[in-house]
Amino acid sequence: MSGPNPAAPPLTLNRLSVYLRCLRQLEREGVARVSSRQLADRFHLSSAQIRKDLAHFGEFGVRGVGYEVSSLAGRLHSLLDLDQRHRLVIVGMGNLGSALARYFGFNDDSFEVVAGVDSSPGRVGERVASVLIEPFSELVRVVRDSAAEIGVITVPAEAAEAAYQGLLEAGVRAILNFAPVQLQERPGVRLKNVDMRIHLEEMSYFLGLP
Amino acid sequence: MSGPNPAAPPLTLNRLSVYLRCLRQLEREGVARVSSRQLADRFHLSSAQIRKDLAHFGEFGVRGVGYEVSSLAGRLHSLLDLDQRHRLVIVGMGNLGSALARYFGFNDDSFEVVAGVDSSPGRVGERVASVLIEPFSELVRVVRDSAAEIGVITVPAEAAEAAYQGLLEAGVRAILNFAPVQLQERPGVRLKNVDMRIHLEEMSYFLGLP
DNA sequence: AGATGTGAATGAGTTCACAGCT
DNA sequence: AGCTGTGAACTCATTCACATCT
Repeated sequence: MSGPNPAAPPLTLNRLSVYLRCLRQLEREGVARVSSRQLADRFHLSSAQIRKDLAHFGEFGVRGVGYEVSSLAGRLHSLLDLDQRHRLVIVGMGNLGSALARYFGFNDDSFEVVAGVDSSPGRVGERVASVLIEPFSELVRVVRDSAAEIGVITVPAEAAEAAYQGLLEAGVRAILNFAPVQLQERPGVRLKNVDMRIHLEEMSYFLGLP
Repeated sequence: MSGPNPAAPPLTLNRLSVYLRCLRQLEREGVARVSSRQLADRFHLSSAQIRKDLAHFGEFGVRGVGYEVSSLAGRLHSLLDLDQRHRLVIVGMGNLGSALARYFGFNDDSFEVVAGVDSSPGRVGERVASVLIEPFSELVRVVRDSAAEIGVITVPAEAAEAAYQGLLEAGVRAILNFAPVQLQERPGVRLKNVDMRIHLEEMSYFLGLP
């Protein structure tokens, strides 16, 4: 009964991505219908949680029957706004930035890396997987010209704050930060941190347990 | 009053890593003492949460005074078992795996990438930032010889399950999975997923909001 | 006075269990 | 019978507010 809603819990949202992927897999296998239980068993999820998560956004299934795979996948796809193509700019085209340029650019029609910027003059002009490297100083112009909405920060820690300010100034609306630095969230700009060292240190902690 | 405890909430644990980094920063700046309030203001954290998080592990500060920066950093360092050096094996030395080999190997004495394996024969024998690439079929031997405790999965989705099984068989105790695949957790083996596409899709959702 | 450490209060997120539909 | 959708119960996490110590 809930209408299409204002803002969903981030964890629910992340699981939606997971469900979508699982459904695509089933689609490839030619499965037409699936129950929350089957989904859960097959992909190590929780059936109650699948239903609750979906309930945030409406009704997608048929009682007594289950979900139609393609149709549910399609609706999750739209829900996540993946019908739109989103453009990314990568700030910092070192190892990680370059790897991501190749990784994101590939085989996906919802996301496209349209540019990379780097502060080291030696790299400017180079292309990484069709992504042209431009000078960091040109960030604002690059974002404007390419209409990029998402910024990716892959610079060393010392340069992260400047990269962040640059992206804010350039007007991107979402930022994925790989630098190990605490950035201050701004209203209207989605900030998400991906911190490899935190993951490693969590594992380290568990390795050190009795 | 709580004794050194059995298992901490993962979210608390991750923030411990953050706190440690912030303290190291203050150390470099020559700051000797800090209060939870000052830490919070400086790094966009919550002072109550800092105190609560630390409370899981004991008492670290002095009432009315605050925390001694180096000493607290040192204790968090040990708590996270970072005094030990942990060895990693990377499964899948493509773009992402190679980038991580360079990224993790650098400037860190708690983590060391000791080997990479790859199934494409063309890459075997190559070195990426001092990491020798060995054949995937040798994974069990490589892990044994290097005494690696942490496995990193950076293969394409189709190969992820095999990489996971290989690492389990080889006996690593923690696994960082970058492949967009739901792996089944096993008791005794810490599994952590890092899924770029999920992050991108979360941003996509927010970009699509009214 | 000033800051920690902590019980109590609140809020978020997950699981349960069942009413209601096919 | 079978499965969704959902209120209620429960668990986990954050925030408040204050007793306690320097």
